[in-house]
Amino acid sequence: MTVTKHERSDAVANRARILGAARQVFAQRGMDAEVREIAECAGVGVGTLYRHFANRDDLFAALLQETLTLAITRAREAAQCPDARDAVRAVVMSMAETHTRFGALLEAMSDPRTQHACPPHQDFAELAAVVTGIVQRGVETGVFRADVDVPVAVAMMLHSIGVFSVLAGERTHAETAASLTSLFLAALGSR
Amino acid sequence: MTVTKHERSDAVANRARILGAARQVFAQRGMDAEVREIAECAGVGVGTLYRHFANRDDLFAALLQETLTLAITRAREAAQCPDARDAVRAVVMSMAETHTRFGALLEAMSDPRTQHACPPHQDFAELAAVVTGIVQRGVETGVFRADVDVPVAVAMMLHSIGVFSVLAGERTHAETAASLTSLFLAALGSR
DNA sequence: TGATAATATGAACCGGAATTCCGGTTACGT
DNA sequence: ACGTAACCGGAATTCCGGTTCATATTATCA
Repeated sequence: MTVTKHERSDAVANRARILGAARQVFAQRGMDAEVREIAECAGVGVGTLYRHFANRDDLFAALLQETLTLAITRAREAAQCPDARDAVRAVVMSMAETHTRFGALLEAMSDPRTQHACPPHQDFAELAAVVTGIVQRGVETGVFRADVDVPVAVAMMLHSIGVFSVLAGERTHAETAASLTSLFLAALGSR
Repeated sequence: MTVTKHERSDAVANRARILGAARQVFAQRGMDAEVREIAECAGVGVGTLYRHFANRDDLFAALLQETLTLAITRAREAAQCPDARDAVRAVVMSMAETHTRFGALLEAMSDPRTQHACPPHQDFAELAAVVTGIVQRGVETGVFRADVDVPVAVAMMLHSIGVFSVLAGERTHAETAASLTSLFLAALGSR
């Protein structure tokens, strides 16, 4: 007997389509997108959605997790840059991309409810930690001003993700990212 | 006959208490505070609340309106400062204070639903316009770098209100505001 | 191809929060 | 003091969106 333990292929496909639809609908409607709409957008009944995810929050968390994990990875890569300025540039680019992928991120970050949902909260902290490391190193290296208030600077940088959605109509994320980068670098005292 | 058209004094008082309670509860529970709790906190039945405000959104809008109107006034005052740097300082202080008064502001600003509710949206735009004016003037005066991307800078500044809630546990708003101010000034190229 | 277990579907269900409604209360002019 | 229109309270109702579940469908394997 083939021990294939395989999930049925359609099930696998549906799971993927649901995740994709959820990402899209959450991006469009914000954190309180409706389950029905997600299912419909995925071309699937709600029941199917619930076969794959225990509940709405679970689905949201899966998405958030996935997004944050990627963002953290990117940030860690950025942190490799020998010059802290390059690291900052890379992080902002990555943030822009992340926001494109999953627009509800900012909302999730500032939402008190999410802030205590255990697994995502860990990741928020981790992301902040990585960015903090970058800025810190810049300060120690003398690349950034010695008197920047690191926690505030990091918080400011992470929050500015919101800028992308505000200016989304008028510019490409890449343009916005470029301007933001130079603002941050100036703020940090890099010349 | 006295044409006094006076509202009954208790009605006037209740309206005020409801607004006060709403401000308090929205600040504490965020945008999804419950109508019952607001009524209870005001020492009033829900029916009374609904006599004064058509619905929950209407109440929220009234509060938001009030808050934004004040913020705009403050920003206009700040704009009077001859030196754009002082104007920026004043605006950030005012933002901190506003956030203390009405913590749901940020949430409202980034919420796509609110973004199209007509009257508040006007005010968001107006606030942004005033701040834009300040930065613009700084650039023209040569106080700020000539190459700052003004819209992005303004968006960044307005969005950074969120920083206050993130760091609320660890610092006073005044401390955070001070750090933010120097970051902004540096970002804008003031030396 | 047929059997079967996994999967899909969506109408019905449920809980909780917003809103309504109407009998009781009260401020205010006379 | 009285009459009355405006106001208040909060139980009852409506509304809305997440979740369940009985039934229909289908991938997979022998």
